[in-house]
This record gives sequence, C-alpha cells and structure tokens, in this order.
Amino acid sequence: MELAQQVGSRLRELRLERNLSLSALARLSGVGKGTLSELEAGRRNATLETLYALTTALDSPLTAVLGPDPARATLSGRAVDAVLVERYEDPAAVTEIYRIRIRTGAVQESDAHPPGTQEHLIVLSGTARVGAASAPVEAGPGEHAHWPADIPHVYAAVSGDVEAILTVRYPA
Amino acid sequence: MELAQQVGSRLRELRLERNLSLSALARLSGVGKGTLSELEAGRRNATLETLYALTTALDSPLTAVLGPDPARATLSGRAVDAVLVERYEDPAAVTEIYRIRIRTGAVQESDAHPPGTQEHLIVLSGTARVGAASAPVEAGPGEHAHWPADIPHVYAAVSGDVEAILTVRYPA
DNA sequence: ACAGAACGTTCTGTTTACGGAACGAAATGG
DNA sequence: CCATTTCGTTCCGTAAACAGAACGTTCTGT
Repeated sequence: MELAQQVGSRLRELRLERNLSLSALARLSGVGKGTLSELEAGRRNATLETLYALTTALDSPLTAVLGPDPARATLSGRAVDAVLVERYEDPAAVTEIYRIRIRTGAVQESDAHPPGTQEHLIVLSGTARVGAASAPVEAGPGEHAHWPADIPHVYAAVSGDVEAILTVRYPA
Repeated sequence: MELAQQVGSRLRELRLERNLSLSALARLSGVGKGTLSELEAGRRNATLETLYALTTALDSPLTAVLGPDPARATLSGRAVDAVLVERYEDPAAVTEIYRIRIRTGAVQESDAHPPGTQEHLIVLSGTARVGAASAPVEAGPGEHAHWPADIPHVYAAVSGDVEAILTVRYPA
C-alpha cells in the first residue's frame, strides 16, 4: 500500500540519518527486528503504538514519519511560491506566516487585500523589490520591508532567487 | 493504554464537532462500526490505514488526532514566553521563528548569541521595547524592530502584554 | 583463514485489529 | 401506539501485526 511505503521510507531515512542499524533501532525501541524490517519495506500498516515507540527512540516527533501536512497550504503564483508555516486567529486579526521564494525574472502583482491588511517581509537571501505597486522598496539579506496590502502590491527578485519570511495580518 | 485513549477522545471530539453520528462516520470512512466504537473508547491501537481513513472522512489532517507536537519547543524566561513555530537550516544559516509574548512589568535580558546573529520582531499587539541593551527601540502594533543579537539585548513590554513574531537567524 | 558477532530478511506462533453481524435501547413516523 | 429506523456496544471469524527465533550473509578481529 502506498501510505505504508511512504512511512517506511521516511522511517528508514530517519534511522540512517542517525547512523543506526536496523537491529540497533529495534533494540532501542523494543520493536521486533522483523517488524521493523517489514515496516521499512512498506509491507505493514503500523500500529500507532509501534510507530510511537520507533519515533520516540529516534527522538523525532510522530509527525516526522507521516507525510507532509496537507493542511500546510502552498500557493504558487507567477513569481512567488509560498508555503503557509503558521496561522493564528485572535479577536482582532488573523496572522499568517509564509515561507516564500521569489523567482528572478518575473514580477508578481497582487491585488488589494481586505482593508487594514499589512504585510511584512524579512529577507533571508537575495534582494527583493516589494511593496506598494506605486512605490516598491528594495530589501537585501537580513533586511525588512513593510507595506500596506490593502492596495495593489508587487513582489520581485532583483538579484538571485529570494528566500524570505512573509507575514500577512488582516482584520478578523 | 494512554496513547490510544488520547487519540480516541480527539477522534470523538472531531466527529462531534461535525455533528456526525458514530455510524455515519463509519459509513463515510469505510471503517467498521465496532472498530470505531472501540477506537473512541481507547480500547484499540489503531492502524495507520484506519486512522487515515477516518481523518480523511473528517476532512482533517492526520496530525489532528495525534497529540500536540512535542517538537514545538517552548522557552520561558523572566518576561518572555516563546514557542518555536518553525526552524529552517540552509547552507548559510539557521532561521528560527518564534511566536512570543512579552509580559508587562519585567525586563528580560539576553546574552550575546553567536557572532552574526540577527533578530527581527514584528509586533502584533502591545508596545515592545527591544533591541541592543545599550539602545533599545520601541515598536507598536504592526511595527517592526531589528537588531544585532550577537551583543546583549533586552525585551520588555511598554504597554500591555506584547504578542509578536520573533525571527532569529544565525550562521550555521 | 577462521571464529564469532552483527547485519537484514524470512519464518512461526500468538495476539489483536479488522469488517460485519447481532443486540438492546432510543428516536422517528405513520 | 406499534413498526421501523438509527443509534452505540458487544460478539465473531478472519486477516494481519506483533515479538522472537532461525537463517544466510557480511563485517571484524585475532
């Protein structure tokens, strides 16, 4: 089964990253050697208890062997790929944090968001040109930009691909 | 078993939130009625396949039935509580994103981090006074502050508790 | 070169998670 | 007011996940 195979290969990856032999992990976790062998081969649908014993021995969260979280939405546009890292709702506003990459050679325009929306960008690498469509600013590695997003705004990479953290905050 | 009981009660919560009967969820998910009954009672160690069928029918990520992620480390200091939201490693640096709250009435001092470390703060609510110990700055809701963290620095809340997003980036 | 240990896979018997049927209780409706 | 449906739990036979043993193979060390 496909799910079992995905879990199996992730399990094997984690084990090898830690330079553990299959036998060693079996001993550490208290899981049978044969069980682990077949799990890694994707020939078993593990029980939660078994998975928990293994991930605990691997000092990993249980989620490390489950697929990428489908709730972690990804948005792809002309020049920007974004993956949602976190989303909070508080009484006043909704805050979303994205890990984004801006590709060179293209400009992405975004229409106005709800009134009061603000965006912050912290650049990790590359140089970005972002902000209000009428007055974009540049931000290099380690720098920050901030603009109102309730008017049309743009994202572009000036030099090299840009890795950055984008925070969007809009009234509830 | 304790793990099974936690999963069971979360499963029941999710089902009730959606106003589904146990029988209806069993039908939707293709899981046996008896199986689901005993799962919710915490009397079974579910198989991944079964859990996946159930969470899919509930339109929830698989992680919704697993406990809170223990990898989400929390740090508590004199004035600051921080929960790690995300951590990336790239060839050049490590980036950590925290959701933090700064309590009023106390000042937290932090010693110098590794050379080259930078911190960014985006304030969601309240007014913070943060930055180099020798030259802190104020940032109100929606504002941003940025300082080198390889020297002693401070965190304080000027008015009301401060909710904010803290990004720490230091060379690998 | 050979003994011994450790490796990962395959086999074996037991336990248990599974789907479905059977059950009594509560809700529904004609 | 009784017939029918739907509810959640319990029972049952089967399939499979489990721990541990047995196996051949590949390291390790003397």
